[in-house]
Amino acid sequence: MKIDPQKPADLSAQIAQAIRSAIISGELIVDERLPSEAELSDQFQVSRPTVREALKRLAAQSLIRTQRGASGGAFVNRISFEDAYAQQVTTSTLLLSMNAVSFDTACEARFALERACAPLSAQRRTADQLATMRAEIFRQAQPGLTDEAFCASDVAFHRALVDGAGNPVLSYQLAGAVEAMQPLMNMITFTARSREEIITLHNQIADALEAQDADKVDTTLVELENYTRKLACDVAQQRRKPA
Amino acid sequence: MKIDPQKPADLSAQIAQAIRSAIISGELIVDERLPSEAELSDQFQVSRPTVREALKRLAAQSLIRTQRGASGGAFVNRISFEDAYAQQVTTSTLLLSMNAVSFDTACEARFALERACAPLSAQRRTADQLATMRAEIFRQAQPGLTDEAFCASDVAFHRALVDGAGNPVLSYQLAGAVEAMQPLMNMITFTARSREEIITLHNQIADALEAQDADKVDTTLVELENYTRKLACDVAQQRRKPA
DNA sequence: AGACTTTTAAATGTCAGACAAATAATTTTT
DNA sequence: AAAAATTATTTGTCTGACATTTAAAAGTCT
Repeated sequence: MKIDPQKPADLSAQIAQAIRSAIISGELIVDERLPSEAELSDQFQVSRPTVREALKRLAAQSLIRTQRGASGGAFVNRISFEDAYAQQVTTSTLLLSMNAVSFDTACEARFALERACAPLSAQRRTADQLATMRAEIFRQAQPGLTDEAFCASDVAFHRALVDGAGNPVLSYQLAGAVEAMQPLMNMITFTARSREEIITLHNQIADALEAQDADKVDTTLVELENYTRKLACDVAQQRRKPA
Repeated sequence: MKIDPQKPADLSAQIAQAIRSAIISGELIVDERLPSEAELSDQFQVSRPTVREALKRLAAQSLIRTQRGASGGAFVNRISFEDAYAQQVTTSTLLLSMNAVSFDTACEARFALERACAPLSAQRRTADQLATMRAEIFRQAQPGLTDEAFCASDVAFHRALVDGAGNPVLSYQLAGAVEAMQPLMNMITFTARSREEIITLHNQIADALEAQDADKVDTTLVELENYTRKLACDVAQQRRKPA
């Protein structure tokens, strides 16, 4: 983590990459303090604003945090599951919205991932997680709920399902994927009839999880996936033929 | 996307958040040009270095790209799967290494995700993807291969499996998870015997995919997961008892 | 001596103004 | 009309300064 040939790209990007590599390689460890901005600018032979731009890049990735005052500075940050989760949601959401990913593709991915943790969840779900799911189902049955609120509750329900696996790595990966799909889901208008159908399936999933019946959870998730895709398909057809 | 109360946090962070929100909400669309740094500093009533720090934060997340010269500026970037993938690998790798995630937890997550796309892969894998898998298996059988190279080939093999599902969203999510585990996998020392065993399982997976036998792929992946965990367990025990 | 207050120093946050370099559009020249 | 030179715009970088925050050091009082 030293050199900067002034050949191609921005200096701040190069410096950020050098420090990033040092963190990833373990050369810099968690909570270690980086040299001060003045020292870094001296070390890299650039001005302080350039160093600062590099540090801001790293801060945007949650790789460092900064503290003002005496004995302040930039410290290597321990990335938390929350940090990672938030970044994943932002990235995934934009990825889906900017790349014309079809509803079917996203939906397939989402349910495939969810089914991946269903067996673990059936085995390990806690009473607390079951209660969360029941509560969300209850909320979904409330009349007068907006489509957005219904979708948000849907996400919370599936989030609880995923957390039931008791594997933080899975939770981080899957919850991000599920949440990133919400904008696409929000495009569906849920009739009273379709809400009823979804709630029925949600209840079946909760029941199966309570009974620790992994196979039943899986088949119901497949049913839910098919139904969700059918709903989206109907919406798309109605948009094409608004007669 | 306008206001900045000078109350709590860094101005550059606030400005970055304001622009980020505008992008996520669709207020700013792909390839749209942001105002120049001078205009932004005027608009937000801050200095140009502060604006620049905000823009570098966004650039670090691949939300914008910049171009110098007349008619240059900052443009809303279309996040590519490659960008998102790279970011996910960085984040996930650090998340695992910094949070004392156990090998078992990471391994369980990895294989759960991989099994999620196995049925799709069995159905849709192309001849090209099968060829990639066979080539990696061949490479893994070479004598004199370092443990690191063996692991890298293992990642490539599983990457091909995941790509076989033909779902870019799944590929992006899963390949990142698999690759993030590589540093943990690298801690295992593979004996000639264990390599042989893994290669046998890889061959069985490739055969099953070729035969489009989803069940067989699944059971073999379970076997591979159990074997991998056993290897890691042995390594851990040997470390404890170096007698 | 011990607890409280004040001062100091170090560090990040912000600003202002300047110049360099790249690049597209415009103007001039051939 | 084509090529070359000029110009204007914009990002990249530098210098130097001041503001703000914060922990530690110094000082003061009981």
